[in-house]
Amino acid sequence: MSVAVTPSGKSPAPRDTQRIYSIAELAREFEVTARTIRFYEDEGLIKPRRQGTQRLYSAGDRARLGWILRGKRLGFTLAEIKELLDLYHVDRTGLQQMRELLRRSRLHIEDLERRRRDLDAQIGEFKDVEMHVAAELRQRGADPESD
Amino acid sequence: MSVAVTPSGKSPAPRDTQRIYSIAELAREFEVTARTIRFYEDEGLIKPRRQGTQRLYSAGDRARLGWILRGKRLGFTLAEIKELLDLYHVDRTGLQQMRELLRRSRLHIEDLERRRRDLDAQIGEFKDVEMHVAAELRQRGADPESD
DNA sequence: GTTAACGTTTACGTAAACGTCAATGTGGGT
DNA sequence: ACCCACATTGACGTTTACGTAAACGTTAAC
Repeated sequence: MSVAVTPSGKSPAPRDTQRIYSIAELAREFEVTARTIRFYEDEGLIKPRRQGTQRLYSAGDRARLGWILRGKRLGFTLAEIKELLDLYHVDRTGLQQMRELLRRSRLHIEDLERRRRDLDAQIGEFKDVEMHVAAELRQRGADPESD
Repeated sequence: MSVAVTPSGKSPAPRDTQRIYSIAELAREFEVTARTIRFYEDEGLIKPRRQGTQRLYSAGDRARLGWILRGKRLGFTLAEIKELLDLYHVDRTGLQQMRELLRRSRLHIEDLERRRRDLDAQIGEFKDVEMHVAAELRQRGADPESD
């Protein structure tokens, strides 16, 4: 997919575009195990090239992995992430496919915005807690910033 | 905990404060199964009163369940949610405890804000997709709003 | 008095997402 | 020639969060 291949949305910082990565490199960079990356491949989420039996990851593969992991952090299952990734790889030339893509994108956005409301609510609550506790500490003559 | 017992943060809408709920009522309201609610009890997340063998849920229990489920939607494990809930039930009078509460709250807020960045990034990406696809459809003389 | 709707406990089953061996291969340095 | 770090493919184990079924006890309706 092209989405998120470039974090900022443009100017992919053409440097390193040609680099290839070993599985261990990516594992270190993203703080996952090689087992995890292979597992994602088994599940059809990444398809690195092979040099004989060894896996070679392109910059695109690397970006894709990053995207997968961000999806995970957001609480999506691998199946959902795969669906979203696939959304861009299937034929996008047909009118029906484009409508479908549009529809799914909108649904996904709704989903994300629901999560955002939950998230903002929790952040608000805990900031409240922080404020009140800090105030109480000060009132007792203690410095909230000292451990 | 008092956090989120009142969704808006104040004026708990004192009505219904006395109501009690059956497990089936809560299950319907929150769209989970009774099994799920009992499971949360097994894990120590809720402790409803008992009338003989049956469970009676107070308004507080209900709010607590809502909070748990929101935590789940945010991707926290039950263990993490339990930790957060417990944070408020332990002794909060001592200085050390208050400092600890403050520290944990701040860590949690950082965590939540990290998630928010991920979330905003994804929302941005998908809004981009939406825009581009809609534009392309229009350019082809198709109405993006018709299914 | 029995059917229905609700409740209970106990216990085994399951899907997701890896972890953890085991057995084996491979390329590079000394 | 030997070691070391890194790679591979099974295959079985583990944790989390429930689902599902069995076997049973209330209460209200018909």
